[in-house]
Amino acid sequence: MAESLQDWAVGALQALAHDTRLSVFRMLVQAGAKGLMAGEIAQKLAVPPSTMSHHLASLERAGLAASERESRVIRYRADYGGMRRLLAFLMEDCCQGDPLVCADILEIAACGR
Amino acid sequence: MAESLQDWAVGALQALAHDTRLSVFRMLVQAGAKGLMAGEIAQKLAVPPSTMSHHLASLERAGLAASERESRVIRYRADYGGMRRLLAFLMEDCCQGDPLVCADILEIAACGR
DNA sequence: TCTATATTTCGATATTTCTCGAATTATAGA
DNA sequence: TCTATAATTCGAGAAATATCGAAATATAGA
Repeated sequence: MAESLQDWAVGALQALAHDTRLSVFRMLVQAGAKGLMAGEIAQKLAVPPSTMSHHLASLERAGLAASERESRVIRYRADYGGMRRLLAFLMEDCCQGDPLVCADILEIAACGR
Repeated sequence: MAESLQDWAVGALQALAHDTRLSVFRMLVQAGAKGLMAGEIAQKLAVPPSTMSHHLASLERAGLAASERESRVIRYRADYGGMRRLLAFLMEDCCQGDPLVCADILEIAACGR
């Protein structure tokens, strides 16, 4: 317990700050609700299963992904709540509300459209 | 050269994935256009000058901060362009545009208001 | 129960990052 | 030019992370 939001955010950023994990996270974000199976992810990125397992566990511990067993397969999904918390934390009190400085950051939130 | 956007994003996330640097970045984001002086930052966070200098250099190399000398002082500012690029990269093709899944991420982009 | 498949956990090495005092560089003022 | 101040770069030991094969666990089907 006793973990501040800042501590959590550092953990989340640490999880994303790795080539393989960032690719995995983006794959999951783009996959949406149906997610992806662990083996599928490992194969697509050509990473050994045990290595990928560590990376997936990192993302899950960080609150950026969630897993669910489906018989022999484990399905991973992006945790959009965690993603939202992280982005919100980074943008908190952004540049004192000066639209000249950071207003265009709004546009990126069009969420893929 | 030959650095992909993904490689850049990993570097930016790495820069943010540290307690001190994340605090610095948020201070800069909140400070807006007037920025903060290197010494001021080091003092506020109670970190030795040489250590802080490394952290500031990391943020600058990552494209998340910019520095400018003003006589004997060096002023650091958040690089909102880098911030925007990073957030955009994370949200690209977010959950295939399904508003049920990630629409509320829009709200956080109110940029502190 | 026996076998095959999917995934994770263990363990040990290799690599990278963090930290901060000491030395260095840059600027301003007397 | 001499001194004081602000900040950076150097250097090296300490600490944290990454990697992946081997072993272990969980599930399904024969």
